[in-house]
Amino acid sequence: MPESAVTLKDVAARAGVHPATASRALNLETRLLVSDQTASRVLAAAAELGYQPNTVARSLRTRRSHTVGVLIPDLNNPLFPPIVRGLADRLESHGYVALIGNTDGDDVRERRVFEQMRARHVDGYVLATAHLHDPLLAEAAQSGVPVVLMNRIAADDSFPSVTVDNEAGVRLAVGHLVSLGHRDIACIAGPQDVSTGLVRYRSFRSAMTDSGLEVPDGRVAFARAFSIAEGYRCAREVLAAQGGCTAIAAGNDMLAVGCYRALDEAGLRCPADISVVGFNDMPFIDLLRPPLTTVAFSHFEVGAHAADLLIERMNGGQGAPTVIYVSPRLIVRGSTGRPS
Amino acid sequence: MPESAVTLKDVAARAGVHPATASRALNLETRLLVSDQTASRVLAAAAELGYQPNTVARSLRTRRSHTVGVLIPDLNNPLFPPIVRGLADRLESHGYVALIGNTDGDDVRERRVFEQMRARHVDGYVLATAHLHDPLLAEAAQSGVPVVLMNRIAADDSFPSVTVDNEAGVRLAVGHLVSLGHRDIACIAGPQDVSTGLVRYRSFRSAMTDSGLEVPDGRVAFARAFSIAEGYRCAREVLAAQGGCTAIAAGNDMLAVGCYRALDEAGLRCPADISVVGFNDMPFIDLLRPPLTTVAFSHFEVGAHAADLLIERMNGGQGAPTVIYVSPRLIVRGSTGRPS
DNA sequence: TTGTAGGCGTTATCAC
DNA sequence: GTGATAACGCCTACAA
Repeated sequence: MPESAVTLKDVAARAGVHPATASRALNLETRLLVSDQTASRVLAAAAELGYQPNTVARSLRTRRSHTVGVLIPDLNNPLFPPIVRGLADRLESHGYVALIGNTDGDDVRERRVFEQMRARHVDGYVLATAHLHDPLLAEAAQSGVPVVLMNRIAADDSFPSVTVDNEAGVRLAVGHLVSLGHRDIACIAGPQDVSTGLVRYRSFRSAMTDSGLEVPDGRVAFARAFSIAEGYRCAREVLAAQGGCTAIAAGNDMLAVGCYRALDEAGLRCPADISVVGFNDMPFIDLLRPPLTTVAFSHFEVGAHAADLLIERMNGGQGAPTVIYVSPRLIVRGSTGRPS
Repeated sequence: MPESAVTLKDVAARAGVHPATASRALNLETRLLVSDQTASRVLAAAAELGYQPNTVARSLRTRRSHTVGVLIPDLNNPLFPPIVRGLADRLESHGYVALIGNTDGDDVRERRVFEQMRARHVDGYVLATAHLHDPLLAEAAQSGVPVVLMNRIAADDSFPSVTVDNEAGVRLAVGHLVSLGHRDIACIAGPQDVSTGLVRYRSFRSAMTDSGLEVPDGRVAFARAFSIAEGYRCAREVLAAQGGCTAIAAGNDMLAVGCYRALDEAGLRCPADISVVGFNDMPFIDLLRPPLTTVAFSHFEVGAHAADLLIERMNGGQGAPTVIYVSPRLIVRGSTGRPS
């Protein structure tokens, strides 16, 4: 019984009406144009035949694919799966499906994936890859297709975006270290060409200033990527600097993990000798030894909010771009303690 | 310059040919039906206008969406991101795009996602969720759409499938423990209604037998899910049993992580008191303390092979279903040692 | 309230 | 080798 062949015409025939009438009865927005009696007859016929509207034909006609393009750096980064789930689940409940594209931080690949999605006529984009000044942003904006940024914001807030409140998060982290008695706090900053890296670094400086603490030269190292390897490299750099430190605030959890390795190698114990605090509360980060103290936020919510913003735009919403800041909270685990 | 409006008709007009001819020139398989001269004229026109074929219209006409439905339990399970990447990358290079659906192990949700994908006219399915006797399998087979199983096999090998060689993997794990001198080895088996759980458990028993070792009652616990919580519960069960054990072979890494917690609570050290070996070599599992000894395989390859098998079927390949076994290897880390 | 007709952009099947 | 025509399945003015 090849029910894949059941078409609107079949339903109409069975209900004894014209295909156009069947179409109206089947679509919620046009159902009121049809008498209740025939509507229910059509619905019954559709159910009996197991009718499934052909989304391809519908897309061609309505010019809406009910498809969304999602660009992320790498699904293997543990931060993204929960975000993507929040996004996809929310989109799904509104009849959309997400096409996930990995860019690996490669501009060429990013461009290719983007074009491919355009060819598939996605109704909107969610970009989690955007650098602060990404040429793709202008192009996306010009294409007339709605765009939402996720886990990133543009330099000028010109796009609807969802991100954790990085400044508040860093304040929590630094505040925690200060309250434990730390005064010599180092920072391993993420890449400065993405908003998370830049904002967290700036927030670190201002949080330190507000606490009346100095940040002498050599107390900050800049990672070229949010990776374990870079965290390791930067931690060594910071540890080797003049003056020393009693705590490290890392730009994210991956960098913090790199710190662990550097501390191990240097024969320093955490938190007895040096405290470490991360950012993101990645899945499974609590299984490390010591379990990482870090700034947490709901990854799922970031994705879900991004979906909401995009859906609003795809439904024709105009107005000024909304920027949603998800609230962070500090999770104190075993990697932070009083300075010795 | 709304290049989104560039259609085949425009290209044809600019090249001074009929749309049908332009279509032939643009498609590789029909290009030879057209004179070289006009072909190049059409190609030039297309390039100048920035023509992008409308995939939706093409799908409607050709009845091929170049879209693949992928069902997995949960993207948050760290095993899946690398597998999905292998799959998606390979599919992408053949012009296909993957729709990822999470089922959360829920049959109702699984069914819904499956239907949704059918409505979108996917050209094939990759199922990583299939229970040993999943009604969905029969239905999928009957629908005439190619299906490939991933990280699972069906009870009767009736579907093309890709999985790690579980039996070989378990042999490596047990062999390693035996060679260290362990004789009292417990097993925390995964769910017995999925092939990984069942095959690994059976392989454990036969590997023990082949080594001349007994598996007395109470030495095996059955997890109801591949989760940390279930690993914890089962580990407590096994530790409480008569006779005790000096090593635990876990059905996968998640269960092994649960063991860690149970050992911690019981005041037992790993590996000094009890060795633990896992399966899968999940990302970041090497960061645990102690780093987990486990059976590894290329997750990426599993996904890539699944893509290959599916592409072959989607291209009309018939023949008997191929079952690909990816080779495992043992990674010895810090969680295994000689019995005390 | 329902039927009619046309077209979304593409490709397949005819003719020429 | 190329052009004309129809059709994939659906939706939506417009007419009745």
